[in-house]
Amino acid sequence: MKITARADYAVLAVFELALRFQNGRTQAREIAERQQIPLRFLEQILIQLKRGGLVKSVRGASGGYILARLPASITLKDVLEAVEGDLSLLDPRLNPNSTVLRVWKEVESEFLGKLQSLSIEDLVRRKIREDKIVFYHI
Amino acid sequence: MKITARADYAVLAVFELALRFQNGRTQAREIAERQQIPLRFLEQILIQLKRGGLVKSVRGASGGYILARLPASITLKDVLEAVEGDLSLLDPRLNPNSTVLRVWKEVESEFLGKLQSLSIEDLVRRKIREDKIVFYHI
DNA sequence: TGTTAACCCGACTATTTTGGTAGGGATTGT
DNA sequence: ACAATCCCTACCAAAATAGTCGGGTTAACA
Repeated sequence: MKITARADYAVLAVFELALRFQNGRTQAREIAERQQIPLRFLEQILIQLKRGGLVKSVRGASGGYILARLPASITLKDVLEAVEGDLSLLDPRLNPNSTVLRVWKEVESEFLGKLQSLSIEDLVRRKIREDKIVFYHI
Repeated sequence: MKITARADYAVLAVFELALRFQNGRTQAREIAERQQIPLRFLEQILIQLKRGGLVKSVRGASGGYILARLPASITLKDVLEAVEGDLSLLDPRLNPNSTVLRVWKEVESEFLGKLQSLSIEDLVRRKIREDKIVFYHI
């Protein structure tokens, strides 16, 4: 029941790409440095995000990545699904007890609903707000 | 992000004990048979539930287990905490990015809130309701 | 009081998942 | 051409998971 490093990194990467969405493409190396993610691992994750349709890439020298969709249209659920596949809480090999199964399904749908309600744009807005608060406090 | 077999079994065990709460103690063997849980594994889980204060045991021949508290006062969160320890979604080794961290915390508290809102008594009530529906359909 | 059926405890083990790394190929700007 | 970047497959060590095992402790009961 823990968020994996992979999932966390994926969110950080998409978040970073959203912050720099205006500036055009951003290179994996830069994301890795800014968010403290091992570069070779990040590359794997970016490929998954690309296959999931969240990110576009440009190859070759001065290549890089850019979001394939607007930050407002990308949810945490999208990002997690891209890197983790199926997000269902229950292992399908488990538990055919119908009462308990239904309850788990209910917990799951609540959880997925929450993930879907949070867009990357929300995160960017929060960051801007947090930065402002820091500014006022200086 | 999957529920472990251990956690699932723990819920099933407590659920089964709630169903038989009136009848006094129930033996591990019986729980194992009814809920299809490997007996020796279930024993480990019952010990954890006992240490978590959810279950009482009686040793010796014709011993067994019984809930230590009323089903209404035991939540899914209690059960999971007893067997999994800390339920926080985020690995503490991870991610010091404050914006993303805050969002994960929000998801986490939503999730834990849901788990806390569901009591074992709720499950029992649901089962009774489901059984009734089956009855009407016969 | 001896046997037996239960719970209790610590250690062990096989398998799967996680969190990367490595090598090298493909693509493109300069 | 060459250097930088992305892409793909394969590999690997460590950790977590899902049990198993041996044997000890406790209590009912004959």
